[in-house]
Amino acid sequence: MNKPRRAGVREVAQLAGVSVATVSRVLNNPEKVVKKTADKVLAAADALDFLPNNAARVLSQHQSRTLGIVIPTFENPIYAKFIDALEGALARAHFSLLVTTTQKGRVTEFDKVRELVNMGVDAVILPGGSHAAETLDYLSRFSVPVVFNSIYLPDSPLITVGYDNYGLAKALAEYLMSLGHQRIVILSEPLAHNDRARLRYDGAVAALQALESARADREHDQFVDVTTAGASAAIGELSCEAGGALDGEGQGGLRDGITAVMCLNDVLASGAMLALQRRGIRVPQQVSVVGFDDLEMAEFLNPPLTTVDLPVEEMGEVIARALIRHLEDDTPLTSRLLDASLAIRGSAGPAPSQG
Amino acid sequence: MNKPRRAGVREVAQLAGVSVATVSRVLNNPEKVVKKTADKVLAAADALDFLPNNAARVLSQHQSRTLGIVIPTFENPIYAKFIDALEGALARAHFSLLVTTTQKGRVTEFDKVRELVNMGVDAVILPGGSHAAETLDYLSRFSVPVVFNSIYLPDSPLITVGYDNYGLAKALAEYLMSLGHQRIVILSEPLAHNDRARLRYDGAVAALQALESARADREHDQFVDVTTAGASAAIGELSCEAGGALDGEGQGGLRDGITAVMCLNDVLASGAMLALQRRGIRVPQQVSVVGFDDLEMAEFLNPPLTTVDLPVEEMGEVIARALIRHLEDDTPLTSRLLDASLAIRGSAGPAPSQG
DNA sequence: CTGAAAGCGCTAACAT
DNA sequence: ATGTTAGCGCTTTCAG
Repeated sequence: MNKPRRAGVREVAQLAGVSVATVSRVLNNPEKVVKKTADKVLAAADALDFLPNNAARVLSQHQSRTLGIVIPTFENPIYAKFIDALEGALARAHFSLLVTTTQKGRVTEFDKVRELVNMGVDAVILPGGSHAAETLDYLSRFSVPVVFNSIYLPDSPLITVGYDNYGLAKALAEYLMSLGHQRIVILSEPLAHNDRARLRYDGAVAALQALESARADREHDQFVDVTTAGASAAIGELSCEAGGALDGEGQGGLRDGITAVMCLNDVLASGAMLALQRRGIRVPQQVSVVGFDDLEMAEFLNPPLTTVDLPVEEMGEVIARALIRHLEDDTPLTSRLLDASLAIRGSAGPAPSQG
Repeated sequence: MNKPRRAGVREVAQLAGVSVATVSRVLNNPEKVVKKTADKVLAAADALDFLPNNAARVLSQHQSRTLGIVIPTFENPIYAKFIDALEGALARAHFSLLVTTTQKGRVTEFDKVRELVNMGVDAVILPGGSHAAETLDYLSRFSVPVVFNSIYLPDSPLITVGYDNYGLAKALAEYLMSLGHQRIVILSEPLAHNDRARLRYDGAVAALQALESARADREHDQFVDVTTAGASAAIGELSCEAGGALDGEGQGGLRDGITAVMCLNDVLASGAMLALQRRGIRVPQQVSVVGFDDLEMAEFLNPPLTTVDLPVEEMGEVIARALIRHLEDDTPLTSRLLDASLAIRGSAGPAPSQG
């Protein structure tokens, strides 16, 4: 019982009666070999269950056709659509995507980037534009192309492909103000190390500045984990009777006459809405809620969530195409701003008339 | 300006004044080299920004330390926790995970598995136990170890690591019956090509058989996409006045006196609950709803969702460990049943007293 | 259009 | 404990 070694180009070549070079050609440049020869080779190849060894190919071609991305966690649906689109577009061009997570911060992004580079990825995709200097250094030291997604920084040397977080948040806040809301509180994930959150926050604050109560309201702003639990806790903080009775429809409400909760992403928004309702606070009659992202579930909430519809699929495709072209014919990478728009639904209504 | 070629073992060896073999040793078997030498090598390595070429290492070691998994889509949170745990456990052992999707079925699982094998993964992980024969053939033809997750098939030759979908669904249905429900309808994703759904369905039906109305109720069962939209449409089908007024609390209800909707996963359950409520149907007073999976949001719904708490993190770790040991010292792979239990919360209550 | 041969960068016997 | 050397399996000049 001899070990039935896996067939390689050599075996295929022998069976087909050609040289290994020819085998390699029919695999990579079919146009450079006459059809008849190619057919013989193909026949031999599958008679032998030939499977080209990827490592060997990568080693001699100096490119892995694999890109890498680092996200905080798979648990957040925010990244899902994007990665789905990215992986799809890449796969169509026979590129693979290595997706890694920082385990919600339990391991550093730098470690993950280093792993990716060690694995030999041809390029890296990173969410947002704020990253440890060592990460950026590492990438440039090994000249690995990087594009930063979900953000657009025209004046930065970084290649960014995304939307205008600042402007969209500002527009969303203005929409709330146009509805008559005067006391608006912001619910966001922590701002440190997350420039998208920071930009959204700043955009919202810029608009809200116009309000008399702006300064006071800012002190109520909540920064929590992007989970339903986080949103729920935040609403607890904002409620009149913290820890009080959760029943009794109609009574209660939010501290200091707050009439709108502006959530900087949809996970937070749905969690906030649910928490509000659990406390018997009616949305949008007593308190308006808006989100950001437009997750699939947004329009099925009761009431449907008013939010910002982000072009994440488009972003995935744009980034995939740009990177592929860059790797294949050195087309320079360029930053790109993608359009997004408000999705007005029912969770935000006119501010209740003042007491 | 000479091209500053990336340093390799050779350059490092030269700078450190040792042989390439020694360099390789300090990288892979540090214990086989005296500390002093190792230090010299390490110093040289980072003076030169040395980065071992992964492809070369894979080529000569005949193993990539990369596993692959194929899921339908990233958009379904069901897989998130599992993949997070899997990737985490793998990363700790310096293994990578290549995650690919079938784009919700737009590309076949077989194609994706083939891609993974072409990429040189050392093993593959596949959800469920029902797969195209060609997929299984392919994997065995190239002797790629596979473990099937989220399912446990003791009598199958396949290595499965998961929970008892049938038994848990049965228990859940029994719980509903114990609450006095007599008319229970099942909401599931399509059963074809998804044995987990099939098993859950069969388990539920087995328990429900005891009911007089069992046969009639089965005709109301709904099979839809695992999305909020799918659940919403299903509830539409089940409602008394399809297309009728959505307001007017208290009136209306589900067709034929149905008092409970048993959803075979939480995405469907939350969507169903939301849709029910939108129609003014009270949960659980008028209709009880239960789910399966225990997603993070489950306990924050109003009312909190009664569901089945699945050990997905444990599953990720168990599979990672088993596969790593198998690859490293040939420990045989074995199937394993993981415990799961009902998470009783508020979305299911006593059946309303009969008209 | 096809073949011969020289690597790609690392690891792993085998020697010393 | 360390060095020598022969591959790993494919791609790619360079000839013919």
